[in-house]
Amino acid sequence: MPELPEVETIRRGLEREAVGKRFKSVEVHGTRTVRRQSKKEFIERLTGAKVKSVKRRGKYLLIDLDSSDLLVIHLRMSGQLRKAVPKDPVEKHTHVVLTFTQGGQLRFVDPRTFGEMFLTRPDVMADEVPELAELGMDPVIDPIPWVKFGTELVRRTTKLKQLLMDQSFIAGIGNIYSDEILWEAGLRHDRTPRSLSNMEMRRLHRAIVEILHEAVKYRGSTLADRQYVDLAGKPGDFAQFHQAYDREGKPCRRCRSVIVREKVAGRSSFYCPNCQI
DNA sequence: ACGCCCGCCTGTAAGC
DNA sequence: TGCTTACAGGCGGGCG
Repeated sequence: MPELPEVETIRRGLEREAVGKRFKSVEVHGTRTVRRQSKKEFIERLTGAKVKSVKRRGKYLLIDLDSSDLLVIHLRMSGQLRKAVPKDPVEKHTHVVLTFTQGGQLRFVDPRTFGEMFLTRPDVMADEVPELAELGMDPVIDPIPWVKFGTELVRRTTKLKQLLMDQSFIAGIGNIYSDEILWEAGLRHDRTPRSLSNMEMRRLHRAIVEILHEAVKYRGSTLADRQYVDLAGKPGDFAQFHQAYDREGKPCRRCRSVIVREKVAGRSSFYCPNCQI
């Protein structure tokens, strides 16, 4: 579910809701969400720790604690973080409940249980979590320099859609935003980086930056299934601006051709067969 | 080394 | 209506 814009929206919410607060108690249900370490260790290490800051790399949330631990959260397909108070009814699929000494709670709700939470430390992170250490550039954290983008791009051999979703290239792009970026850039999903003209490379660079920033501005994309909502349970507003994703059979807003849907590497992909070249 | 497909799960919607 | 099947925003592992 959540890609960079949705995770960034949650990060900003956590910055307001959690920084400076201390975990009074930690509840873990089931065996799926906390799976890299024992529940016992997770609960013991997290209880009593205070949140110093909330960061993000790609789709990972990184919560810095005063215990020098890092609480890492990845929502995968269906994970949600929800703000609550103890008397709120416990929603189905609530796997972790964090209660602050100040009274409020954070709840991790995840029907498909692909999401996870674990503790690591900055000094051992590269060993314990190699996928985190290998994340690529994140255009919302730091501007991607054009020259670096260009040299990195032509070094790759993967087709554009796959490449955009490769977290070691640009961190945070998934199926929705790869389609939106390619539409914006006017490029077909199966183009190879080396086939791009200089102008096309610049259009791709600009589309990555623009689409992700616009989507953050509108607090992410919530589709009909409402799987993504923010901390307060509020949907994002960016789906109304989608030009390609989930628009099969509808007219392209640039050239009026019909948007098509195609399986690309096992994923549904949407594009305009006329103006994406 | 790389690309592709599966599996991990549950919920929902489409298809028969 | 009810049963079955396909599919869903991610990602790692195993395969050829």
